[in-house]
This record gives sequence, structure tokens and C-alpha cells, in this order.
Amino acid sequence: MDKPKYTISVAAELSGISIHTLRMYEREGLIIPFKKESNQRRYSDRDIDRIRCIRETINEHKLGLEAIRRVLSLIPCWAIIKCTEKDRENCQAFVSYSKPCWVFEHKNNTCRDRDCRECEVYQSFMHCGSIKDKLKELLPPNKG
DNA sequence: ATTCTAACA
DNA sequence: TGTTAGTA
Repeated sequence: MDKPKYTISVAAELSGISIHTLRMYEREGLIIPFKKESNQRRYSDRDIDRIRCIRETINEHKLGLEAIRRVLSLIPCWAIIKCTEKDRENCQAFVSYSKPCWVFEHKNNTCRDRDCRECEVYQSFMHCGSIKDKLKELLPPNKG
């Protein structure tokens, strides 16, 4: 399910997104494809789902890539992975909300030995609506 | 033949 | 978003 299977041309065909736009998604930090030694991209089935989710969100809400990037930047990763105070001091994502946490270098904190592709934070946008579900877990049950 | 980055009529 | 240039 999450194995590097498709080249960018196949991924473009499966998702209905042009190759060029696929690379733009990546530049905006919306998707993290696998990379071969040759620097060539490889996409998994989960990546395809994620790309479809991004496209649907853009179409339905008339958003641009930058808007989506901002939304993803606001995902409270620190609460999701419960990192320590020390980790947060050394985390750019905790201070800045300009980019999704997974696009930053995680050199001096717990995310250093974490594969962002496998992280719940990154995957909270794997399916549309999953961000909402993730936030529900974090917030106290709402009575009413 | 395909993909990569970067740049632009 | 498309496309083209010059590589690998």
C-alpha cells in the first residue's frame, strides 16, 4: 500500500494531475514522494489517494496550493506526537507556521529519527476529513 | 523513451 | 498551468 510503485507519469495518469502540477504539490510540501538514488520520484497507492484528496479539496473549496499549505502548517504536530519541551525548543515547526512540519529539517529533536511519511501528522491529510478526526482526538469531548 | 530542474512567450 | 531547454 505504501510501497514505491509508480513513476511520475503513471501517478499523473492515475490521479488525473499533470506531471508539472504533481511536482508543484511537492514543492509546496503537500506530498512527499519516494526518491530513487537517481533522484527520480516514486509514488505509492497511498500517495495517489493523497493527491486525489488534495485535488478534490482545491476544486471544492476553490483554494490555491498556498492556502492548503497554510492549513497543513497549522496541524498541531506537537500535540499529536506529544514531543517534549526540549524538542519544541529545537523545532522550527513549533515556532513557525509557514510550512507543514514535515518540510523542515528535524535535526535536534525527536522527529530526527522519525519518517515523516509514516508519521500521523503527515498522514492526517491522507484522506479528506482525517484532519478533523485527528483534532477530535486531541480536543476534550464536546457536550452539547 | 523518461525524468529532472529551471525558466519563460 | 503549459512548455521548452539541456541533462542524466
